[in-house]
Amino acid sequence: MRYAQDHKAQTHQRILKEASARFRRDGIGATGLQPLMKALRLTHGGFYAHFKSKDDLVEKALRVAADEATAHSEKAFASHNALLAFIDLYLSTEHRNSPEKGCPLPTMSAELGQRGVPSLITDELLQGRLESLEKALPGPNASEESIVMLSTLVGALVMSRSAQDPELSERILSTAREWMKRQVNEA
Amino acid sequence: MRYAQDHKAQTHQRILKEASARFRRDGIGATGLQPLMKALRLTHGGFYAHFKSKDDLVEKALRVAADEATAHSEKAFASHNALLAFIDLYLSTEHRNSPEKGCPLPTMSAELGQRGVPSLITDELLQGRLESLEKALPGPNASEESIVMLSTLVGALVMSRSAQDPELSERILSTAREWMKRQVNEA
DNA sequence: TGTACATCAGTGAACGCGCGTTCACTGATGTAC
DNA sequence: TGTACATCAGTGAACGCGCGTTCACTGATGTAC
Repeated sequence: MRYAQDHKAQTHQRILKEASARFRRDGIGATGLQPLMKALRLTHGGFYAHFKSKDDLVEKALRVAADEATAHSEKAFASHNALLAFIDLYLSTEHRNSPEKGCPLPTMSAELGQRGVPSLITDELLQGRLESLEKALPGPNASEESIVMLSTLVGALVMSRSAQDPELSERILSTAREWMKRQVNEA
Repeated sequence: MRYAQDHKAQTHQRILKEASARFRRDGIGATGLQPLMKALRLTHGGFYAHFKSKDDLVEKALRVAADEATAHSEKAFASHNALLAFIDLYLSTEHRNSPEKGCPLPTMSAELGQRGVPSLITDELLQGRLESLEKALPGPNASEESIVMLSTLVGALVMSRSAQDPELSERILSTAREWMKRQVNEA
């Protein structure tokens, strides 16, 4: 063979990784396959040797994004006070400034709701996020609290990212962050 | 003149109204000017007699959407317990099912953050929403509480809309709704 | 009163562009004889 | 050992399509004389 045995598999992974970053940063609709392949120094025609269609890529890239974000937050969940660390991570300026490395929910869920897209994956994503939060929550209302907490996290990040004025953006981020941490501490 | 004196102004308003609905329902990028004009029984060429560009329309339509949504929620704010009524309205199944008539934040803020769009309008929208919530909040922490509340409202609606499973969607909506109302009642 | 002209909201063909997708192909490699 | 052939990841031109935008135009009306 012309290439190493795992060459194609590696290219497959490179496409997935780049796509999962671009989808989160620019949105699904605004991400073109041609620029995507070009960024990997490949031609666009080869794309279809790896994926059935763009929708196929969306579904698989979303899974990669979810895994990546989960792995990233696992460190926070492993720390002494899991919840506080996770809130700090989720509502950090780094997370706000680097959507391409972060949670896919704030960037993509509006678009996923609008398109007819893959269906299954969106709920998996939501459920996965809710479950990991639920595990970190003490008390009998963990299931409800995880929904409320995730809502606040996602909403604050979305608004903070859409704000143009840096002061407003920062205020949304830090107010939500400190408020949530206070709630956790008081419980 | 061929048309009534206010004919052009009326057409202008019709375009704005239809656009503000479509932007909220389908997103900005996915809304084409040609289908938009066609829906109003106009040809697309005439669009540029009314607006400088699509971005110009986005900015103006967003203002319309914001005003519309504000007017809609004013009824809730005028009632006996303003906050409870507003929470019920915002996290109602009607609001979830009819994004084209609702708050532009959940549908459009991710996209507005991603595009380079109009800039000014996004912050106006955010500030406006925060202020009306702030006025309805009692106590000395109204400013912070309005940010946290709006985050939760927006996040819950976004997630509830993206969920494919109706049961999951309903659970997110009602859990956030009841939780927030309980918080308000306890305060 | 009747004709010539100006106005102007809306028309619809055309522009260049990037999109997702298809497909005949290239060319370096491993295998067969 | 040397030649003929099969494999197959990636190439790049081409497809039809819808996008935002431009522009010469139409045709019903109001105005001027």
